[in-house]
Amino acid sequence: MEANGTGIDGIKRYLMKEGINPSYQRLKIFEYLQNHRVHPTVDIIYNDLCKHIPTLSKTTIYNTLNLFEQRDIIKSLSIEKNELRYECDLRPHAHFKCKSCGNIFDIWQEFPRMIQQTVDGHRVTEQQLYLKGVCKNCSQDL
Amino acid sequence: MEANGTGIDGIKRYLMKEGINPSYQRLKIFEYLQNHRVHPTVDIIYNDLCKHIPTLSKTTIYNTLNLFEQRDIIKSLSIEKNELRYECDLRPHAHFKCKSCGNIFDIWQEFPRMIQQTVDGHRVTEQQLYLKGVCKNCSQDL
DNA sequence: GTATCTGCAAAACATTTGCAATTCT
DNA sequence: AGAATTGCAAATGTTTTGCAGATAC
Repeated sequence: MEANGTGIDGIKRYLMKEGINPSYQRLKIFEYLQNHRVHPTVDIIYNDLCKHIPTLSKTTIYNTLNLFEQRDIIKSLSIEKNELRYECDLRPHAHFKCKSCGNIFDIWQEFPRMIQQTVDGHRVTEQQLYLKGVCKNCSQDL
Repeated sequence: MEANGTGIDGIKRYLMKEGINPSYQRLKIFEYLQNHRVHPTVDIIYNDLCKHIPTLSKTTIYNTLNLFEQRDIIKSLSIEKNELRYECDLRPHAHFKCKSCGNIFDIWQEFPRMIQQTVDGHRVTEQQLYLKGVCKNCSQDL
């Protein structure tokens, strides 16, 4: 299930349906993820949002993202060492990270469907496919 | 290419062939990775190795693993947030992390071959497939 | 008025860096 | 001796925790 409806009101309904109290900060953080599909870090979210919410703290962003992830309305990516990135698109897809410009792209084609319910006898519930290389923009710059 | 030959001498030849000065610490760290295929963290390697090499420091382990990775004789895994794990098996395979016991298993079957040279126009040079769930040992304990 | 939420400051970790001491040849 | 390596201490960067004040119903 994903957030739908228009703007803040749709997000508010979505959070309430998921049992999450829709505080101002939580609404704005979720809205930010909806409008910025570049898989931002906490730092990026903070630096952008605190322009409009001067009292915002990073602690609140950490708390909120952890809450959202526990409630399965966002996902975190550990595609790069030592930094977490976030997205609110829950549909299964892969990610490509350009080693030149650092951008992360969603990859919808060729994503292998959940291999099996079980692999080697282990029950699989999540999968992440991370691709790395040089993106098309950086390739033509060379 | 992988390390072969017997024990320390094989590793020494391998490092030298790769242009890496085979110091005692480097030999022992590579040997540790060869003998402990559980994808250990720096901390695990340190705690085990410093029993036999009391003067060993974590800095040396970080330096050495970074050197090995730059020279492409080991790989790092960021399957879990905020911690890197290491392995010396360079053959393409996937990884399964059990959310119950925390163990990481190599998955050799069903690993999708490098999808394409390019995806969405981006040139792919690396891929990692991370699976998560409950391993067979933990499943039967329930 | 009571629960919850926020945000500051400090703590907790993982990793990197600067540099002096050590080792190897 | 000279070059490379090691390891201590300090710095860096990210995330978590404790708690007091603010907010919401």
